Amino acid sequence: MGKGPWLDEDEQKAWRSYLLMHRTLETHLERHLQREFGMSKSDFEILVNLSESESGRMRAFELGRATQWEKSRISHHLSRMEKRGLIRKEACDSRYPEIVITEEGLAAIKACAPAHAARVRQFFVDVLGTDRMIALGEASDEIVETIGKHCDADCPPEVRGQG
Amino acid sequence: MGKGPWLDEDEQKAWRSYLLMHRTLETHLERHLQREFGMSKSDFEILVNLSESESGRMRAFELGRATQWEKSRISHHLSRMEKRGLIRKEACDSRYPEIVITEEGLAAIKACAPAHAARVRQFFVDVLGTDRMIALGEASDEIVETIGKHCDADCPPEVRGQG
DNA sequence: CTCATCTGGTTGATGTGTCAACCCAGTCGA
DNA sequence: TCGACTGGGTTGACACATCAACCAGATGAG
Repeated sequence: MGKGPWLDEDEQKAWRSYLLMHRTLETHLERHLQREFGMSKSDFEILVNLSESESGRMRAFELGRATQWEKSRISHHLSRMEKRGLIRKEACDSRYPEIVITEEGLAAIKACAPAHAARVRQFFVDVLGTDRMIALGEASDEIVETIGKHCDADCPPEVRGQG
Repeated sequence: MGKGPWLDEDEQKAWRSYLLMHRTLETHLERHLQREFGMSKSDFEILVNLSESESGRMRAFELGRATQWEKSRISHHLSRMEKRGLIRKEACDSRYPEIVITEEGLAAIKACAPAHAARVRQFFVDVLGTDRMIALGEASDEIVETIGKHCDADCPPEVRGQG
């Protein structure tokens, strides 16, 4: 109907395979995290970052940098997580609060991380094998870098940042 | 703090590079689609599928199969798109309605598809080059197939489908 | 000092995705 | 013929993401 395709055949095929793969993998990981541990991918991401820090406490904007979320998303999500007892906001420098992982939050991530890692191994690491996996990592870095360069050069500043 | 990491160093590095790449690329493509053409990724996906069909008309469940969305998401989104005039629901077999792309919808996708394809070329096709691109496509297919097999074998049926 | 600007963060409105429940027309078995 | 089941589809409630507007200190120029 619309006369496409706008990519040629090889490009189309690789691109769509890639998109389908990402969607499938993401959906699968997310569903299991949700079903087995009642945790969303977003919760997981925040808790991973907090639990990897020395002290289990970070400023919200550090979490923003780490996750690449925009600040309002961080703020909203941290509020929800606080309500669920996974984190706590502590006023320390009498200004911006620090985000602290709670006992409950730490327990939650320790409970689900091994199963999650196992799935990543099963469907990503093991299927690709070491060489292809490393190659994909490098290719990914190149893409990120290219987009970064492009934005430095071309984009109006609001497009660049994450909010 | 939490004693991670749960993946070893190489695995961790490749996996995180991959995740960052996908998020960066997706965000970038989506933002430009939104800013330049006022179209969301979801709208785009539906319109691409409709515009590629012979007649510009499909049943909702076909769109579901094509996009891998669950049926309620399809239903909700089609309602919104109808309200915006991009598609129309037509009763034909006196039962399930057919989804038809409107003039406006067709114009919209024709307007934005070339720019979108150009971006995919710029940040995916060109950065990878032909060989790596094809390799990634094949690797993607393997991952999808592996997840598919795993689910056939292991998962309770509700985990499998998309609704 | 004062005013403008920046940064980190919050808020509310709105659009979107997900889940569970439901509807309805076939279909199939008894 | 009747009742259970199935498949395509809708709905409502809720969780989540995004955007724009806003607030409060800090910084810096006049």
